[in-house]
Amino acid sequence: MTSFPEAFESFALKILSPDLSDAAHLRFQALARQVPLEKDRSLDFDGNSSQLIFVGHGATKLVAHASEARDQIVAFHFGGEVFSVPEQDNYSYSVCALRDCSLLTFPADDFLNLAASEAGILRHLLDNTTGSLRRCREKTIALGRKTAAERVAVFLLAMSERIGMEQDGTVLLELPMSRRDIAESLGLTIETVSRQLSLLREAHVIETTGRSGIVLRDMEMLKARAGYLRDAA
Amino acid sequence: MTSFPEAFESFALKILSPDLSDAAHLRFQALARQVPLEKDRSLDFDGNSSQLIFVGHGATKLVAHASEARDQIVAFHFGGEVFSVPEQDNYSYSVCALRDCSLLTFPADDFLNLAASEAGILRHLLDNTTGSLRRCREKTIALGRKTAAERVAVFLLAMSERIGMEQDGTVLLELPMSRRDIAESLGLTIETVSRQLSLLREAHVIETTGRSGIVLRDMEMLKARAGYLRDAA
DNA sequence: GGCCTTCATTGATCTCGATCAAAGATTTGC
DNA sequence: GCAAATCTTTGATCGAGATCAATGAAGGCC
Repeated sequence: MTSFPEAFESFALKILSPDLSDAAHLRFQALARQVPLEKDRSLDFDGNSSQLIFVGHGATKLVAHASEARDQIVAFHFGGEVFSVPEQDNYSYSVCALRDCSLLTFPADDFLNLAASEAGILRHLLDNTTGSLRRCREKTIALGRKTAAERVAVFLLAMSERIGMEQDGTVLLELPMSRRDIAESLGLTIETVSRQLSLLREAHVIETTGRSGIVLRDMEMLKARAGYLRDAA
Repeated sequence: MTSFPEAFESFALKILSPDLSDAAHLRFQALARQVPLEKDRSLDFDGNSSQLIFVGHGATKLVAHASEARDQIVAFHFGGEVFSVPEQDNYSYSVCALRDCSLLTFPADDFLNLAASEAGILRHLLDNTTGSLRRCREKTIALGRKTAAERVAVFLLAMSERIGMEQDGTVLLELPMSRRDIAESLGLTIETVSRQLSLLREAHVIETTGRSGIVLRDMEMLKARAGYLRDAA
């Protein structure tokens, strides 16, 4: 278990400006709450204030609750990432741990007030938010226009970028999320996800080991199945 | 037609800090390109640099092009709004005018460099981006987990918030986008959108006048059909 | 190490929205 | 004001993925 100062330092390194005064540094530290979140536990934000979350280590899902047990996973976040949880509007949101996590949480409005004249910090937050927006838009495209097969391929490619370990031409994935999580992220059912993975396995594009291990054997084929633009990078 | 200085001033009022020096103001102005875009014309950004767009007046759609004539509308933007067009990654993006528009465009990286030490400007951009992210997440939920009927209801409610005109209990909408645009935004077909609007008409929830006019007669019923959380605001 | 719970896979059937097709309405241009 | 083009609506059929159901594989716990 990481100590609070240690956790805060790794956050500061990522978001705060290096030339921030010690006093200001302490004011930010006073806003932070350390939240150890063990696997499958979730943080609900019923209150109406937006939160800023830093994932020290672990992996999380950001879940939106629509009516009657219909959940949509809005985003996954891994160690070292910062993201914001919207305040409750038409949906309520919660952050759930895919593995044991150590999180820091900040009330977003207080944090922004404190950063009001810190251009460097705002710039970091802006870059983070722009990145989240980019990923969210790509998800929108997948959910709006892609087939189940394409969505699963897109998911595997995105995970390979974020948590894949390259090994002589193949990429090893150790997925922290279940089939249900994948399905809830892609707007599909667990059965459809499972069938698509089976098809990829039969086509020798991937191999699976146990529940969480996936080896991406043929990245070119996987990209070809993702429904991307022909001439994309 | 708006003059360039006039268009830039209305942008400055929204995004630049009021206490910005004249010199800095001019440097931002030098980055701006005024683009008059008539209805149905689009701006393609084949180049790989992200752009910042200000909609002076008019209405636009931000379109992502997936493979082979499958387009997904990522967002609509109306007069006075600022948004960013991502650089081309797995998809290419374009901005298309729903009505005659007057736009200002800025290369995002140059703009951010110029704003590097302007906390006020960065804060405005951050708020804008956070708003875009919130809307994009709501769209994700709709595309991932909602039925056609719910998506259309959500669309009408969102439009009523953004461009609706209230009139004794009912809301008048003058939609600048076609059924095709609505369909491409909701991940549906024009036929399905049309059928859902017909159902709402038969249920006396809405009335339609011509192609673009819609009167929301029963907001409560519409909200009930949107698949929101029971106790949402 | 073996039972037991949970998760993943596979199969059969059903359904919502897509697709195909045609008729009706609205706008545009002359 | 009429004709042409375009957009919208409505109807009939089809299909991808959901749902229902059952079997099979992993991992947890005593």
